[in-house]
Amino acid sequence: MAEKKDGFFQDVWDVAKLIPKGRVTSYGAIAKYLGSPGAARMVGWAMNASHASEKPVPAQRVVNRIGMLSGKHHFEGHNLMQELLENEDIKVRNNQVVEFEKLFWDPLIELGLD
DNA sequence: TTCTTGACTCGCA
DNA sequence: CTGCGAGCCAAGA
Repeated sequence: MAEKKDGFFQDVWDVAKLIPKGRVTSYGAIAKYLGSPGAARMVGWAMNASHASEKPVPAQRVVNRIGMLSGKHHFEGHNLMQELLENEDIKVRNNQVVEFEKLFWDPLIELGLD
């Protein structure tokens, strides 16, 4: 799965789309799942290119390792990302996901051990 | 083909 | 504990 080979981006998008509603994950987790734990930045880069994906990518569910909305500034509005998360019952406080550890969705576990 | 960039992460001062 | 620097991989020019 997620072995499109068409590009690292496609894999990232595919994983991002698998993130359940009301859950969040980190760039590093996705990168690691793809086999490149050091490509966390690449994941963010993929999110930037997520608009190229045919299907909508829940980039708002992807945050940094501490659950902070590091990429909120890249959304249409400077506050859109937070609104999208709150729309999924995800509490956001100070640009940071509340109870991030509890809402954390690790593809390595959720998908890897599936 | 080489250099630059980037929504990250870890380590050290 | 906070702040700064280097490392990391992949894609675009």
